[in-house]
Amino acid sequence: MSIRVRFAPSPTGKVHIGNIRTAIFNWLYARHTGGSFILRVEDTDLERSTPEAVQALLECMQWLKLDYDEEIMYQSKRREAHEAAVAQLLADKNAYFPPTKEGEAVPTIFRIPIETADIPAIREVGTEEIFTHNESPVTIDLTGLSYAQVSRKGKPVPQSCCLAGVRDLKLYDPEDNLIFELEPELNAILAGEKSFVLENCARMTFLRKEVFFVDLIKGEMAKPLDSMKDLVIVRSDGSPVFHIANVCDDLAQNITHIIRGDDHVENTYRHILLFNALAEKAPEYAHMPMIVNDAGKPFSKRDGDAFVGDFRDKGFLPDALFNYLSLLGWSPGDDREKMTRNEMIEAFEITRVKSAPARFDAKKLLDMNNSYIDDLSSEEFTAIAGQFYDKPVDKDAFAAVAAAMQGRTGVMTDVAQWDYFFSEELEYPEKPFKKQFKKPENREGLQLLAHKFAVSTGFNSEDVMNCLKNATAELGLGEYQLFQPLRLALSGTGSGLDLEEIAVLLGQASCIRRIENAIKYYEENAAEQE
RNA sequence: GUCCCCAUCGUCUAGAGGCCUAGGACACCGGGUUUUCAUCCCGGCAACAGGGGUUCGAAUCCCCUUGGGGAUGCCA
Repeated sequence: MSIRVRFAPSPTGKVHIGNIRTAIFNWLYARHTGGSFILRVEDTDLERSTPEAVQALLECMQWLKLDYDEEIMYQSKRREAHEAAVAQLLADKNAYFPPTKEGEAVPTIFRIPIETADIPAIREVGTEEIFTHNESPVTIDLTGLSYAQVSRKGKPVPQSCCLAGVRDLKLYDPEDNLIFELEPELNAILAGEKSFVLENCARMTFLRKEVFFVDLIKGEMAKPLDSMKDLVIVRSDGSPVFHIANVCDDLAQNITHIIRGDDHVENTYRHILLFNALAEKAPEYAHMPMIVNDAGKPFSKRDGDAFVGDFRDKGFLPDALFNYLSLLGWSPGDDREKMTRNEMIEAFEITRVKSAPARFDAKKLLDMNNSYIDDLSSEEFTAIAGQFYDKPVDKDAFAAVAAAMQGRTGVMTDVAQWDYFFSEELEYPEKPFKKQFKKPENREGLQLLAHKFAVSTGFNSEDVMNCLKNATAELGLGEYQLFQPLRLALSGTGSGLDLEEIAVLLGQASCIRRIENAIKYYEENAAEQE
């Protein structure tokens, strides 16, 4: 049977990077194995799901080139199937209605299976003994058992669990007399005919069972049934909850492997039982480590940087983000980091995914983005740069600037600083500007330079450097003395391209004007403040 | 509280009992190239959380401690 995986987000807001990484891993797994990658929109939470969020999700996936197979399944349209599944569970006595007060609406509850002989995912562990707080009553009804453990300080600590978790339950009083046995009463309890409140119970024993599965990433996982509770699958307003909808749809779509975040492992123990009650067997599971923030804490809404759209807006390339995210919790096993899609697809092994949480490192992403930008063709780069520069400028001039600036662009938003190439209205940084222009010999040097520029015939980079050299030599200035003043005069910044590149890009006339403007500006403004 | 899981440089990671004097990348620091800025190149710093076992031999297997995360919803 061919492999089928799915990405099943809830469209309740912006798409988070942790979320999209789940999509990435599912996608890589599907493409690596030649299986299908299916998108299911879990929009059953009508309060919080919005069409805008669905749209944003689709855009993010498209931006990252995460193409999916088959039609999108919208969970909200599957209500009937979910209800049918619930009906089946009810008919099979795998679900029940809890006792409620008169007139109160009733939810439907899935019962953790009592009889487990036919369930391969459940195994017996052995007899367990728990000491209970004898001042807190033990209560037993069809919804389960509740009792109180004894804390280290002797205080009661309330606990509750499903009936399935405590087969062969026996209760003892402080004198160790048997005061209750579950088995003889079980059927009556399950039928809702009997319930018990037992006082003065000091100790209980039962047969412990556990659900287990082999996680593709984390290895064998197990959880005792006595730490589980029966779960609500239909709210009292009649709407099915996540658990049943999710399992039901995975079944309907023949999902073979469920790759999802670590925060779902607890659900998996329950979902496996749901699968078992509804069909023959559960799919394979793989739980990926969470992504945590700089401080090692889970990303919260406050870490504004964590939405996929923000990375796009901040000038990151989709391929760079994709590559970086794929490396969070996974590596190909050799020293490769920067990889093409195809290389990643080929190298991707789900079993190589780590199970410890990974910290998001913005600097490494930046480095990778820088490198991906360098690899763009200049046509591609110019096109993308154009999307980040919204002022109307000459196309050819823009392309020339882009070609020159590509190697120095770390994030696409850097292009916002290109204004000085296209406008002669510069804002000079106060301190360095004053420092450079205060010296009369610097201003004199620039003046001379402007003259030399004016008579330059070719105005290529060699000419520019010659003018600069001659001007400083004639005035007996230091070799580099005019570099910074000229840089400031031309660009209004102290860094950027090679000086002669800037000059050539700007052109002869503009360079001369800019020098004059700068000197004039100094004389009119900064000079007065001396 | 209880249950589940996790643990290698600051960060992402390599590591399947001897290939480990623990490798790579980012960050950081130093040097070189560049007549300016940035790139680039070279070099350096830097880790097996702690304690017990098992073994001829442990980063690797087991146990405990500590630290971290997740779950404990009529959210998904």
